[in-house]
Amino acid sequence: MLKRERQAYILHQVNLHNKVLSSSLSEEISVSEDTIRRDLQELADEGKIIKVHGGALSQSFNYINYPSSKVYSHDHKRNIARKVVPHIKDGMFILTTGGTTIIELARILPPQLKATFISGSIPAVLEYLHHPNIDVILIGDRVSRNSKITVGGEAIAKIKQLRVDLCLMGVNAININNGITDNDWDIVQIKKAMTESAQKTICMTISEKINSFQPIQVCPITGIDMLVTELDPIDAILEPYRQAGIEVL
Amino acid sequence: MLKRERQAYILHQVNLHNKVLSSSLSEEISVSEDTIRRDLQELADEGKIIKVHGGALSQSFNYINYPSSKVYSHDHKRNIARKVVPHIKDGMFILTTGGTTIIELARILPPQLKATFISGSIPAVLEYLHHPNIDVILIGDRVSRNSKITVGGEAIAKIKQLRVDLCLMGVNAININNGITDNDWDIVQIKKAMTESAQKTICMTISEKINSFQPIQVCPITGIDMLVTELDPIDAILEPYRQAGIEVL
DNA sequence: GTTATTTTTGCAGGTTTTTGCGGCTTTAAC
DNA sequence: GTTAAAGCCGCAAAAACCTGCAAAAATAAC
Repeated sequence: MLKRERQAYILHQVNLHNKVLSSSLSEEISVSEDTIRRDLQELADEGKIIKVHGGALSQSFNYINYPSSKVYSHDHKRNIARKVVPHIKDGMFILTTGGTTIIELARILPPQLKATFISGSIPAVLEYLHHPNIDVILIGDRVSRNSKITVGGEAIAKIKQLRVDLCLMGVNAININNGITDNDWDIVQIKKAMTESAQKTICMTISEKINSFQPIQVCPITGIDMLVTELDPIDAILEPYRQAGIEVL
Repeated sequence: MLKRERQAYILHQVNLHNKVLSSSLSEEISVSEDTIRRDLQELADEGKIIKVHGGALSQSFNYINYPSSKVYSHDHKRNIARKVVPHIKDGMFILTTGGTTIIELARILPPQLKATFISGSIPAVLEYLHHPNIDVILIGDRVSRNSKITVGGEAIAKIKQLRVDLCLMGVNAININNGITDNDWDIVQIKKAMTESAQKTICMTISEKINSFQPIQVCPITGIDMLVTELDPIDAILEPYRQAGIEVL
């Protein structure tokens, strides 16, 4: 295979799948990974793709990439996401907030899952769109600049019209007395509406945030059904939450 | 075998297989590789094939994988965007569709502009968010996977509630008889609602799309107020549109 | 048919490109 | 932390390329 031919093939693959791995390309084309790396480097120099550790990403403007390395406690968050996946079943309607833990979950959803995800978070929605069998509903309203999530009365009204199976919530602070709390008025309103419109609410948080609090309450501790952290479920710090009747895992 | 004959054979092989190797050609025709190289070089100079290290590729192969028109019309699109900017004033409410021309416009908006942009296009919204003084409203509904734009009844209903100053529309096809046309049912419905909710509609399109048409109509030619292309406004191809009372620039 | 002229071809050399590999460092995953 | 994967650097072999040149072939002229 000619070099240019190979690079054209790679470019095609990148644009098709939004990402490629050096290892799998090397196997597909039967050349060494070094060669693939050099090709990716050249294509990246020409601005046609974005080179990352292990492969490359498409240059396309609508792909938001959160380099995993920059996400705080990335490993913990992926652990959390893995625990949540089994609770998402075919046919479900699911409301989700934004946040890096939710993004992590979106990335590891099994490809064959058929469900409807409803969210106001643009980064989350873009991740859901990568899954061919997932229907994605975007909740509209004013877009908050830093969190890239829609907030406001329209969004809340829309959420209140729903009655979904599950709410997946990324949590900023949680403790026994104050329940779930946050520090952004608009986002709290959205989260509040989401828990109220869902039959079941799963909270996802890294253990650092356990037993902390913020000024505005989303809901009391009784308002949630399941709490997922990266810790072992029998960890002592989680005991009070089990006592409060929350399923912990 | 004569030189002419040989080159004709090579050209045929290139067009048949999309690529040839100097080595295998040399063997097939029983001439030295140097001769093959010289032939390939000549054919390349005539623009009939593309010479690469080790052989040659067909022209069409190159077009498919490296759309040269991409960067070509990219400049056109930025030109168009530049012409539109002066028509966007402080305090305006503006509905926009998606599309690369719109993205280009979003990127060059002056930083001090204070306006409200309303759109269902996720890529466009992400661009608007980069501007600190622009309020961004996202129109919610089901997200179309390919175009990353929200479509459906909810979105249309929301747009119809609005009465904005300006609609900026990326156009897929336009001609005098059929007006603005497109090929995606859902997106046509959205565009239709947008023009109806705006006091003024500006259409943006590269000249390639002028005098073409698609199966579904967005609005007749009288439905738009301004047409912006990369061409000089006095270009003959635009004359009919001026005659129809559209401001052309 | 012969000769002169031009074109084409193959080859010898030296140069450049491409590729894979070993050793070592950096990055990411757990 | 530890461990595995990916990346980087330099090197060397193979392949492809280029240049100039002379033999061979085609063409033109007489």
